[in-house]
Amino acid sequence: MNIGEIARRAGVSRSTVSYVLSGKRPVSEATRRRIQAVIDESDYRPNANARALKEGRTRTLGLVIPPASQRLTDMQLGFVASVVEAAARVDLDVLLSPSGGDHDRSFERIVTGRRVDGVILMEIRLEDDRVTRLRRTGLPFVTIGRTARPGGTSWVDVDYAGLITRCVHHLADLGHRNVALVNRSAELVAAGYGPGHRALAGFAAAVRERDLTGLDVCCGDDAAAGEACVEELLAAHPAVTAVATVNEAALPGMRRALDAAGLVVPRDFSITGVVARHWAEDFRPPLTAADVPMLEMGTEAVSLLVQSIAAGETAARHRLYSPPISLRASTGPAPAR
Amino acid sequence: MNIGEIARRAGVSRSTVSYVLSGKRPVSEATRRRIQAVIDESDYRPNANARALKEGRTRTLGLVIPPASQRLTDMQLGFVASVVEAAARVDLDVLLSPSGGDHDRSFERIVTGRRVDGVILMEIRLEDDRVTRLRRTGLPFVTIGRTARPGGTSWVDVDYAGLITRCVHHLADLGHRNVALVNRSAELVAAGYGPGHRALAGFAAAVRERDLTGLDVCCGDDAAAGEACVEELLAAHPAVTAVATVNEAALPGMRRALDAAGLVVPRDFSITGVVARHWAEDFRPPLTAADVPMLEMGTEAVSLLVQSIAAGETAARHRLYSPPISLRASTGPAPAR
DNA sequence: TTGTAAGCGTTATCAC
DNA sequence: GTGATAACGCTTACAA
Repeated sequence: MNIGEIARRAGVSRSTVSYVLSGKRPVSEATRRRIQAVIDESDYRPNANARALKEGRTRTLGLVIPPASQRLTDMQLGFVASVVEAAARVDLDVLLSPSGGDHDRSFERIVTGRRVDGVILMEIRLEDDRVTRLRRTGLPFVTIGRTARPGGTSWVDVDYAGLITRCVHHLADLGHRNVALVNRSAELVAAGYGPGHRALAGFAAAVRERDLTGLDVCCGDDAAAGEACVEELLAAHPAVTAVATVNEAALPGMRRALDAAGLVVPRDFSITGVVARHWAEDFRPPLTAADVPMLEMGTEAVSLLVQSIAAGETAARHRLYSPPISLRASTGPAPAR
Repeated sequence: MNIGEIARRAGVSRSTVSYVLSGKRPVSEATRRRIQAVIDESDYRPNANARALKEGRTRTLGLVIPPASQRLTDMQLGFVASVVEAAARVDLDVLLSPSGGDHDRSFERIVTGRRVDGVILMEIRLEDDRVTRLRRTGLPFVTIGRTARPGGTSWVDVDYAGLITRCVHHLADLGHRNVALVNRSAELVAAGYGPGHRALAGFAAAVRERDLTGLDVCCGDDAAAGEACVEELLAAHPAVTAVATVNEAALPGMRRALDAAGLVVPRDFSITGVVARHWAEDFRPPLTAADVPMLEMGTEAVSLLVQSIAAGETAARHRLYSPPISLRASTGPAPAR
């Protein structure tokens, strides 16, 4: 079923059918209705590819996600879901590309094959091949996260450095003198993953400022790693009385290690950090933490991208989220040890 | 940059360029190299839409996911990830459509707009508009989950009924006489969601067969709901000594409610069910459960779809997964109460 | 071994 | 108010 067939059945030309579909020029009520009837009964819908070819735009967004082999974190998933939802609201489809590096065939297809009008990139590294690549092609894109020098690009990000700094200050205010940062995985940090580095920077700054003893450890993105990590931490550094973390997936394991050590939160040990809200709320006791607003961020990313596509290379815009730290019940005065 | 431009720069015709790209007819080594050089230096890649238009296929799969507004469960996410990954391995892109009903614009675009060569559907209901719709259009599709009468369609599914039956038998063998089923949310079940109904059927069958007292409750897909659900269960039916569940997201909450009631697992209370492996392993104590093989299922779904696209409407194939119940540590002899 | 040209299903420019 | 017709960028008979 194509537009020509509709035209034939309605006894008009193809252009007329096209115009009733787009409304881009007036069509007499009589023929309009006749054509519409034929369209309805044959539930015809224009071929999206032909339209894309002619119009030069695909009404599709590309979303580059980390290779699925490494299980996505809840936060990543939250971004994916909110991007897809926001795109659907403005009638845009989303093409997924699971690609780590720049050489990925999937990434290539999407970017240079002109399958999309713009791209949203996740899991940005401080130095990121994909953004340099995208910059060269001129394809509009926005990143969730940002590179070391994001000038000239559109992005949304969480202010991990500032947030972790505030977490540490909060702990210091409560009298903690020995604090630790539970970061993301060592590989991620080694690869120059932005949040990992910025969290570390924020942590170091606050520790220095408040003259604390600070320790930072990397930790895999899962419960088992969190458990091992806190076990070791407790064994090797018994003076530590509080941790700040950016690793939500490790939280259940951290909890278990604390239990096993007979430590009760927050009486004996405080925990805080920056994680997705439901992780904070599901923690026992509920976690004092900055809640990453994934939904808003995904929505905003789509909005920035749409603007950027429409405007064609105008001023890059960005938005740094610094959500308040919700005081819940996982932090308390430092124990007298 | 298009194929004509490449041809011009290399001093050949467009068809020759096309043929070095596709390899569908021999090209002399000399011109082949010359053309390839031009292609490389201008990093040209054919316009995917033009190609799709001409070839009549898009090399793209559609994946219909539940509307993202309701947070996806880990299991759903696991399917998405494995489908995307499996598709990427065979150079297929994945277009996401967050649609619940049949009327969704996004669903319409993808299905009737011929944006994809085939569709994978998730969250299948016993009576599902989308599959009847898809059946009519003739677009190849496979479902993850199955309708009440799935004959003639391709699908992969988990044998919830059989698995829950086996869970209950296991509990009965341990001496439990009062058991409960913690199902998915009431809305889902009311909407005719397959796994909910089949789990219930399997539960009822086993309870009857073993002459137990069985109770089934619906429970929202999150920790808070799980907590509330088990609290009520314990209060209203103190005789219950074991539950089987298909609601992994509720697990952490169920755990908390048990803790709060001072019940230790498995001494005082047994839990089993069918969930994704990492949920089972992260449970304390590790959950005796059938592990849903999401990765294999997603991969298999893609494979079935690819076959179905290639074969054009041949025999529908399907695969019902019935993974073994991994004996871990959450079930034990019924307590003498 | 290579080139010419038709056509995939649209949209949009020009005529009438 | 409506109809031819030329693109959009590609693939693939058919010719040479």
